[in-house]
Amino acid sequence: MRYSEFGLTTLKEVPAEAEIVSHQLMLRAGLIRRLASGLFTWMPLGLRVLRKVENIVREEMNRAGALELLMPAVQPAELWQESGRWEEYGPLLLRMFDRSEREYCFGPTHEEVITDIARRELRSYKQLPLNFYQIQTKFRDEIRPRFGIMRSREFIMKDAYSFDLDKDGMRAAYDKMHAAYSAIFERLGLTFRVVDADSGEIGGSRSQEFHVLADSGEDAIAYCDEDDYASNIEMAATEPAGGERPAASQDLEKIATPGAKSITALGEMLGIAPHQMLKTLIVEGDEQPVALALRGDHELNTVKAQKIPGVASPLTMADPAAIRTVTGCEPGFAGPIGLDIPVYYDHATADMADFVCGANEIDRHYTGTNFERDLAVPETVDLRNVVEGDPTPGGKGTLCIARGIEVGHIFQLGAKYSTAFGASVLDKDGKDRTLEMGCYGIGITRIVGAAIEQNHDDSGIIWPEPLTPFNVVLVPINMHRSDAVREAAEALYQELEKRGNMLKSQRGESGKGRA
RNA sequence: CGGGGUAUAGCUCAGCCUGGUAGAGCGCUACGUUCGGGACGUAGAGGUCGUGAGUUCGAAUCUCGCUACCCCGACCA
Repeated sequence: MRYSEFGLTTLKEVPAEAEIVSHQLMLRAGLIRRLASGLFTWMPLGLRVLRKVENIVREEMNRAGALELLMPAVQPAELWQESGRWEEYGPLLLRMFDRSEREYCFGPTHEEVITDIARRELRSYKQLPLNFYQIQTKFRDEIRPRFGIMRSREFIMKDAYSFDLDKDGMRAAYDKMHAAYSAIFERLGLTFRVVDADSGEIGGSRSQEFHVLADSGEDAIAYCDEDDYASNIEMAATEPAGGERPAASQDLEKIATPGAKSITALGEMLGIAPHQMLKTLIVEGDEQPVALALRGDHELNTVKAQKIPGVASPLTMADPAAIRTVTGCEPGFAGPIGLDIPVYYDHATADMADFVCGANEIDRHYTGTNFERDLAVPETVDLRNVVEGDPTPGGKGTLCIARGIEVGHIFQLGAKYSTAFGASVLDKDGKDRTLEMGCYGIGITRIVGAAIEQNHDDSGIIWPEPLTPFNVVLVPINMHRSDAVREAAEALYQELEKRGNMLKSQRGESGKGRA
């Protein structure tokens, strides 16, 4: 390809719309152009990279024995009603009507369609195991698209779905995908980590995410190099504190703390550290509000909190009116003493002594609070996000926290969809068996962004070799006044062109250097 | 959806407060110079100032509505 024939436009200045480097560089290098919020055109240069990612993914999926097919992007509403997700998925699902008023959605994922295929096509255990995949455009009407290609509304995903006769088969299929995914990210030349994850909306039991490590990542992951532990911070468990609780040394005292509604404000006013305070959060519950108590320096983990019986899911902070009813005072001064609703204490609160907490009275806190004497000894639960230095669940190491970009997610689904759709086969004994499924996604478009986040410097993108749009850039110097240079460059160009993947810049003509 | 912000040339922005002439740099076009480390000169093209109303003799500028985009929160490959 000659530069002069490639129609590349680049930008010197950083477009105002771009926040993170990958987005900025993709716009500047002319890889993508924005059409509307969360919608992008892949320009020729960018598409070359995208196709390379796609091909590597395709090759490894094929190698793992998966079968490529292509499902429609537009799906009838009935299928989604059958799985119950027409309601569940909410506004994320882009819905539309055809000319005869039949309702459809633009597929955000394809469990429904593939399970429909499975129930129609699969009759016998002899057809199993099977793993179908596609590389296709999805649409999710994200609440807030951002970071360019990283969280766009339309994007390309590789999604695979495995079908097995039993749980063991499903686990084997899952392990195979785990291995294939690792091979893919290794071939792509990316630094990544596999972490335990919450299976969320899609459902099922076990699930793991593949994260490309990058400071701009939207997810926090906790890992430990000493014992192989790695988990999304949403899921990383903390254990009950092992230590003894120190004896009370101070008296319980109610003090004036005017306007100190936050841990930081209170800390400054009293000159004490956040870990000596107890924060009490009031959240909505199924029947009545519920209080969650954490050490002041710890952060509430919403995924963990909403799994507690009686806590409303999705987790919602109680509104000021509800807080007033429950505590009898303005938000900011809630505390467990005298509180007449269920209180759940985080594990880490168990060995706190002489701590500060709200007094359920405006502008008042207690100091010198102690369990046993002032409060019942708490039954503790896991409520908080892990922090750097926490012990791993095995107890052998300590946790590090890193940021990651989720580029892959694998799930053991079980029979959630096959049951809903009646997808079953006959086994050896002629008995009807509901299929065990797994599903496996890779964000193809997101990988391009993630690769740039991880590989760039001040002068631009440094592609991992397998992703380069061009492998060789030929820059003839002074070609316009040396026939020898022209001929040699031309010969070299012809030779390289045969092998593909090269860009020739005619310097006298274009004046451009870096491609 | 709640909170905050922005909208003027292809890109980055100034002009708006204090109404009257549409600006800069980069990019683009032409010509010339330069050509071993991201060039330079000269000339030029390019804008219904997001959109609709209002105020005014007169609106990019003041007022109101609408739309789009961006940032902070819930969601996810």
